[in-house]
Amino acid sequence: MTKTRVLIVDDEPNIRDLLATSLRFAGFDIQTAANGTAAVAAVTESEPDIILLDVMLPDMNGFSVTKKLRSAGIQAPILFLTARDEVEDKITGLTVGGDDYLTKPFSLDEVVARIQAILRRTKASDAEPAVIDAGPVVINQDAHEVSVEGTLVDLSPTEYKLLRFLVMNADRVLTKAQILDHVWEYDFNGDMGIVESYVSYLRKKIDPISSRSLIQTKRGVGYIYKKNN
Amino acid sequence: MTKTRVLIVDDEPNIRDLLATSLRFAGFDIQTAANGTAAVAAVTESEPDIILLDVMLPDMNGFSVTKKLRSAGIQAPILFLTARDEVEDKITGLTVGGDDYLTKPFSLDEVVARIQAILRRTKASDAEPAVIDAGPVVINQDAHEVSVEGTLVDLSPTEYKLLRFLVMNADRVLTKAQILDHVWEYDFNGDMGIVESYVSYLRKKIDPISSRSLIQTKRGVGYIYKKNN
DNA sequence: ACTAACTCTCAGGTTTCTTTCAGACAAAAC
DNA sequence: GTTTTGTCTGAAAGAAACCTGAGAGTTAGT
Repeated sequence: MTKTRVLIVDDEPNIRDLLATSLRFAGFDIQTAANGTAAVAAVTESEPDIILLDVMLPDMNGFSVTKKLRSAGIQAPILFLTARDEVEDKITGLTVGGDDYLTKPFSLDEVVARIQAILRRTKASDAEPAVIDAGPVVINQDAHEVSVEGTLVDLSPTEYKLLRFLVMNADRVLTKAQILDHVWEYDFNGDMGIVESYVSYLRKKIDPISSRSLIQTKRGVGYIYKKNN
Repeated sequence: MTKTRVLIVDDEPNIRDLLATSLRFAGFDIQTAANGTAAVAAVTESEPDIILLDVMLPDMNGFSVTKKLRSAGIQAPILFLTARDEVEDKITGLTVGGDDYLTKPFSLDEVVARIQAILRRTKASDAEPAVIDAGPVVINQDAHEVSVEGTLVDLSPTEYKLLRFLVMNADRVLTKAQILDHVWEYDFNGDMGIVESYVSYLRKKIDPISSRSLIQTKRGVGYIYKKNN
């Protein structure tokens, strides 16, 4: 099995680098382009399996790029990236055919999750499964449901993302900085106290169900979710 | 079982792409043609199982194309696509046999449903069943009837389409954007508030019948219909 | 032509979520 | 044993998401 190829198209170098680094680390084969023309050129060289496309590019908008790509025979699914205020009006018709969209600012973990979801829908083969089974905690990403030792727990969006991140990195300590960087939007401007708060919320919801403490504190380092005790 | 082959004939590239993308994703094998001549040429290459035919083409109208296709020995059923105002007089007489028609603008979910209905009538083999049985909700697509735990409920056209879309994607969260893109006509220009409204209407009709809440809100994500509780 | 049904928008009300902060608590260091 | 450092958690303000009723406009049916 070869790596999944991702083409990132965004004119802001910061975003491009952030995505490139993060996705490369997540195991993808990355290619980048700063504008529509470069994107069209890039796909002919090496066909990507999925495309991350900013809808506001300097030379042409996302739709023109999409059109050009499609007429060039590229059928790779597209994850559109849009600013929060240009949603609504510009989005209609985008979530067809496996495509999806994500509003900026996004969290890195969410980008990876969305890419996996799209791959799951479009090329069922080498994709992560929708259900993450990690000991007592089972996360069904299709239904957005979490169960602990069989019983469903109701989580807020952030709680859900945090737990998913912990569980996907089971048996590995994660620092608060890492958690902040992956679970919160990239422009988040607060301090790491919020991670403590959310870990506390999570524990209050999931610990009473389980017989042991699922999220452990590694003082001075961070937190860890342990599959087996 | 091999994929059902669909030939799409429409001169507007946008519509063609939209249909192609959507139907490809729905599992069909797609071929396209931009005019009558190309359509006639296309069917000889690879005989489609069904044809989507715009009745207003630049080179010839739907009658001529149909005639040419039929005299070329093509017996695939045709789903005619027509603008809302050119209906009635022009269509009558066209929809013989297993044929049917759909007015533009249509919703993507409706296109798929119509195709399935035609396949069901013509080549009973590899077609989706007419009755969707998803736990408490049962939808009979032939009769256009919906029952919840045995009792019939009376739904408006949009309510019906929305519920069908939710039920066909049971146990999977659907975003408001996805719902809008699939259930509403492709030229719909409003915001996602309308999805909220219709979910509210649906709930008011089906929740009192069932003992549990059938359409659940996944805050920050979308809605989900769950087969089993 | 009239009535009923349906679609869509909007705004007020409600619930839930996010974030911050301060004080309580716990562990390690000295 | 006391201090220091790091972590936990409850309270609260404000923001965001969602629900729903009312009404205007349209379409369909009688």
